[in-house]
Amino acid sequence: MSESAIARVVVDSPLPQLDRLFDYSIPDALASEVVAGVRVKVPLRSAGRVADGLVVEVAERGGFDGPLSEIDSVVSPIPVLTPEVWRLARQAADRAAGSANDILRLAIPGRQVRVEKTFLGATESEPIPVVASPTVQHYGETIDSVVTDRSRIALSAVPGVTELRDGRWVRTWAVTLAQAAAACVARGDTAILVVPDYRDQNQVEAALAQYLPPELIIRADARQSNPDRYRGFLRGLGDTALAVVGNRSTVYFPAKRLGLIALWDDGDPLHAEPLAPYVHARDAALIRQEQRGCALIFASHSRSSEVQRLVELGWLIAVDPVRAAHPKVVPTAHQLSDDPMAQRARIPSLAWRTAREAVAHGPVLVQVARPGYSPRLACADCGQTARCLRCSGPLAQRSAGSTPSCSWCGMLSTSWSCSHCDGTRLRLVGAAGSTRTAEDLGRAFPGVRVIIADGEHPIEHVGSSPALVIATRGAEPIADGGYRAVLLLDGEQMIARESLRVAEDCLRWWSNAAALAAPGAVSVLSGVGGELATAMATWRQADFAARELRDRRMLRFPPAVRVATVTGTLAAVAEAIADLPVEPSDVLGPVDLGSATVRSIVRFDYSAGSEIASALRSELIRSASGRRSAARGGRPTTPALRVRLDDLEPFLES
DNA sequence: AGCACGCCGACT
DNA sequence: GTCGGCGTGCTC
Repeated sequence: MSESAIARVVVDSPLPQLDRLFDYSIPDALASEVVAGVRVKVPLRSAGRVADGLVVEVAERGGFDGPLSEIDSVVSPIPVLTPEVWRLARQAADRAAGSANDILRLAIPGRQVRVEKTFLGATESEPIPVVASPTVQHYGETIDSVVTDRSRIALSAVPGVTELRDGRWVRTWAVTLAQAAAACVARGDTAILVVPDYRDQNQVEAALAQYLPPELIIRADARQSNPDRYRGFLRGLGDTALAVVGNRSTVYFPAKRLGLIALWDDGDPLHAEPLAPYVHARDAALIRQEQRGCALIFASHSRSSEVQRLVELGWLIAVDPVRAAHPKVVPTAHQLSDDPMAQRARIPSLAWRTAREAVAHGPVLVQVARPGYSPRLACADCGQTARCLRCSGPLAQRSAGSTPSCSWCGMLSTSWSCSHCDGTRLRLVGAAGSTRTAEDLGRAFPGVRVIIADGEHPIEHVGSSPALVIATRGAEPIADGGYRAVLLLDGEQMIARESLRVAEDCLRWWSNAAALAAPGAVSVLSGVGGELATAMATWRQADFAARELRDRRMLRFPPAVRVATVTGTLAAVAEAIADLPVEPSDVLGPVDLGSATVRSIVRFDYSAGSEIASALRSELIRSASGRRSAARGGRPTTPALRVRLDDLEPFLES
């Protein structure tokens, strides 16, 4: 250790102008403790103030010529920031015009002293279990070679459910990903499996347990306690190859030797990180794959337009199951049944017949668009949405005959009058929610068990006995052996939303539900025609994705182009856009958002991405550090300029 | 964010 | 002549 060695530190601060490395000298007393990756405290601008930081590297000299301050102290001897994760955080942040710090907050859980103590205490080398490599089924030799060759693929998942050795049923894709992960671990490399939510996670974990001992399976998600999360994180810093399964931030999990990143259903909005700088798990995975050179699998039933773009570029190879057995999906017009009971439940005749025949033999899944009883209450006289008299929130009814209450503040609306026309009578508008559909179907099928699965009543499994399972989209339980029929009831209503992604989302919701059907069982898609219906009936979602992407290219909508939203005062936004170095494809706006704020949308090609991102970033830093605010004495209002890349929100609005 | 440095109006 | 206003800029 040379006495001139310095530590390069990333300081924990939300300020964009501090988002770079600071050089510190290392006092002799700390020479052996200051190593790359450890948490430190460092003085920042006038001693006395100390900031938390992470040592990115220890070097002979840095890029700073001035006098250096000394590292104040080492917080913990554990190197929690690996060089690989640092590079990933830096590049992900740069791509999104954000701070590496914000990524590191997602990547590194908060410190837990007790957990660290036990971790450091248990240093005796645990015997590493020998793992046999399973073959990945359904895809020939392809996926096994994906893991060995470290290729990048878009995988069409095998529809259906599979029984595990312990008698539990999971979606077949969970077994596929578990097999790929186990094959990776057997080669001595860590596999990271990223899934949208805890229910997917449970399935993948159950499937993994068939191939790996429990000590090699790490769960990483926001629902577990901080100590549990930190314990799992610290295990990732070790030498043992693991299978790690978790939500979007798991893509940043540390791994000595990373062999595979697999991401299930990248179109699910849960993969979009809601915290700045809003880096989507798909993009983080792509960056990490490129840096690390590991295998990469995007698996789904319904291909996203983003993945389709990468397939067309040749960046991802499309891989399909060897035998193309797919669910039988029958689109049907929304023609109501002649049966009065079916009419009451607003069920089309084909769906009605299908359900009646199938429910004699086992569970039938009914997918509806919304939870609850009724989506909307309106004034019976003027038709305006009925609103709460206290807070103007929309009124909703929980069950038949119950008093309407406000969906925002919960106030019961006992004596309501319309604010538009003074009417006092309410009426139900729109399609029924899960509760009301359940009531109607319960009456129509007397003696059949009715199960509701939605956000309020989460259910992961149902058995194989006859039942009507009413589920909101995305909340469908798994039926042992698969459903005997699937009714996709509210297609019309789901498509009716005005949004860039409706078609893609609908195809995803329906495909994921139809994939729960038993072999040979029929799925009825009601009220939907055209290309979406064709895509479902032929189970060729990739074709639809290609068409969708073609349309986006014509409209110059993402993901055909990249976008950035620039928000702030008119002057700041105008300046930021005027200073862009390359001519962006075009600029939309500015539009007035009220309270002296405007927003412009910049559209540009992927090739201009890094240049645009860094230009907007330096503009942001200039705006944040320079003139603090145009107005009087530093009021803590919104900053003069905000920048967000790949912000789809303006395109999603209805 | 904090906090120092810096260049114009009232003060012993 | 200096004390201090807070606009401007930096933080290794």
